[in-house]
Amino acid sequence: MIAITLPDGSVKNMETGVSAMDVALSISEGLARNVISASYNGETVEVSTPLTTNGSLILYTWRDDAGKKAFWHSSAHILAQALEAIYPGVKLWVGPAIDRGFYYDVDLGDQVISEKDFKAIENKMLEIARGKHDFKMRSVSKADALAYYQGNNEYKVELVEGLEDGDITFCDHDTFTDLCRGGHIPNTGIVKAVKILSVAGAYHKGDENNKQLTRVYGITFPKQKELTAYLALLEEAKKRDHRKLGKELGLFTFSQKVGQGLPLWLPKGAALRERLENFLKKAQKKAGYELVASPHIGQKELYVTSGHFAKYGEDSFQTIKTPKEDEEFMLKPMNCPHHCEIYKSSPWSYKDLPKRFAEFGTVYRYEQSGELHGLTRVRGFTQDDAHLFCTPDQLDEEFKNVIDLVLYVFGSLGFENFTTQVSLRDPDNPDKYIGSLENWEKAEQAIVNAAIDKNLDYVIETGEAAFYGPKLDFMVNDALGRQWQLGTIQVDYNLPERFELTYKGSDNELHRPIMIHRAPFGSMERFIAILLEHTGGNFPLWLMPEQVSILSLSEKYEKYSEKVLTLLENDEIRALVDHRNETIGRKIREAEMNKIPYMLIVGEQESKDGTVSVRKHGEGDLGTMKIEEFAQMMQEEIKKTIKEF
RNA sequence: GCCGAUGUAGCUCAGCUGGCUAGAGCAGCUGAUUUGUAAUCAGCAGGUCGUGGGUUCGAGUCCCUCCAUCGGCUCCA
Repeated sequence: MIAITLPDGSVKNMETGVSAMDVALSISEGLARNVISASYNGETVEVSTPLTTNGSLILYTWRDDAGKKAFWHSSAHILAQALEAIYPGVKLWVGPAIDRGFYYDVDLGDQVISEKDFKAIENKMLEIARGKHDFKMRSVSKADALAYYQGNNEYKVELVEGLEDGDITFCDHDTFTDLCRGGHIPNTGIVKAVKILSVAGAYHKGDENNKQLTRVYGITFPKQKELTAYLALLEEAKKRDHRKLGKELGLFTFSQKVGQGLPLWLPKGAALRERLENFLKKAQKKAGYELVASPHIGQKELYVTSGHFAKYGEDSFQTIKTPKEDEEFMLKPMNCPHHCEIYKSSPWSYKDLPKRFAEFGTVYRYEQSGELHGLTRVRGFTQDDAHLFCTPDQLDEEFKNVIDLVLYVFGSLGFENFTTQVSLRDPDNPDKYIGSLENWEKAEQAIVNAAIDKNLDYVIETGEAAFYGPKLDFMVNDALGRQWQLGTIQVDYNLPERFELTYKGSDNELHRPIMIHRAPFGSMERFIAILLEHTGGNFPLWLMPEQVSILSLSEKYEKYSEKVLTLLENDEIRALVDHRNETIGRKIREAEMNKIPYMLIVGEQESKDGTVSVRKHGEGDLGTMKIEEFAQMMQEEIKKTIKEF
């Protein structure tokens, strides 16, 4: 039962079967129009009501996704009104709600918005909000809608022209009118806190050949307190930025002189990479992969054959011409063609398949400068690549086995909040892809089947496939909620065709193998970046470059410290001794800042008893224990975080 | 590549509307101190203010070019 308080103070009780804070209940339109708040067991719940035309409508709390959407979409209208007031002649395009907030795309003509103008926009928006103007939907004929925008806003004219007469609605509030599908809160007054976050250029209709509009990002809340909390959250997220952590922890760096998008791995970062590589190599070995290796360049012809040159020639580092002979090479932008040639080095029988060739292959791609982003988007990176060549009969099982491997990798590294995405071809854009429709359908079906079979909670994205085949992508968010593709598994009927790969079947005829491309990490660079943001630098114990720091109380205990170190090393625990002439307080502080999981303090008492005083990162003093006891504790913790594949 | 912003010591930052030899903390080095759970004390050293050009009697500060970084857009084999 939910009690809804109406503006006149009367209370209406509503049935509901769901929990209060996230409740979405259907009530009649007449009531919903007047609802401004609801209470449950005496607790007030903020509500927002999307206006629909079909009579029954949903009442959302502020905490529902749909409620937020209505709230933020309405806020976009307020933003648009504010922009119209401040920037005369501004032309509106669209202003949707997004996951966190909203934006409005506008054509400002010659005017520009810069950060110092944000305050004025916020103030104007708050002024409009305080007016408590109702959002009112009305139907408009196509002719009237066109007449309204004709001559003053070609963008809206374009929108209206794409709509059916009878489907067109306008939304009014205060003096502002916008072409709008609906989904609003009752009035502007519910918006109490406003923040303009940023401005950016955005191509009209997402096409880089079109004019670039100005996109104004903002966020609003029904309470100032929630805005303050959100901004604090953003600040917290910035502390987990992998670029910041990478610098602080001494993992990697960039040099203007080496070039943009070309990361340099420092000793600790390189150690981290090595551990990750070894971890995957071990699992791959069990899964029947064989390691191969290929050079960093290849003849241009190789990539022409694969089709990559036609598709990505412009996005590759340009061909390298030899000084004497007339040859052209390219920096390797992907490993697949090399692995196809490795496959071709020998004839295969169906009894030999599947062949699984794996390589940590470093590739180079000429990403546009504006696309580079820390370690998540670089110009030189190492893929944990492998290509599986199998018979049609083997495809389903092989694909599912790869899913298991990816899930194992993600599980061992503590990634739980990932989403899986089935990336299919865009049927409206056939020129983007190579190969026959028949093979595409087979490939897409194989992926969907495997996803269903493995009980993956997947979303389908059309148009996200690679040009040679569909993909199953494993997506993970960074600290700021931006989504990145990490693991990927792809089914490919096309490269085997282009490279004329064959195997001899039981019928003594030559057949075409099917190729699976896969990379559980995706790339070492991006994976480590996202792992940093997820863990804040506190990696699982097994992965930590330095697991233990032995802090001697003074130089007198140097010998004992070395003994502790040796004992730990015998147990394959990675430790370092800090016997600098510094106070113990400082040594602890530095170890804490370096996120070393365990600190062992050794002084007079410990050296006498053969013990160590254990301090855990972020938790503090755990007391004194025997060295062996500590080593065993470490082994157990490591076992807990990493399982055998 | 496009739109907008930023670039001062190894790191984090100060330097107002252009004005004398550019500041601080941390890190570093030297010395003292030999330490009990998140910074011992003192001294020293460290910057052609991202690059190149321009305006000016005078530029870290104003203008332009380029480079790099950040937030988006586009792209992502």
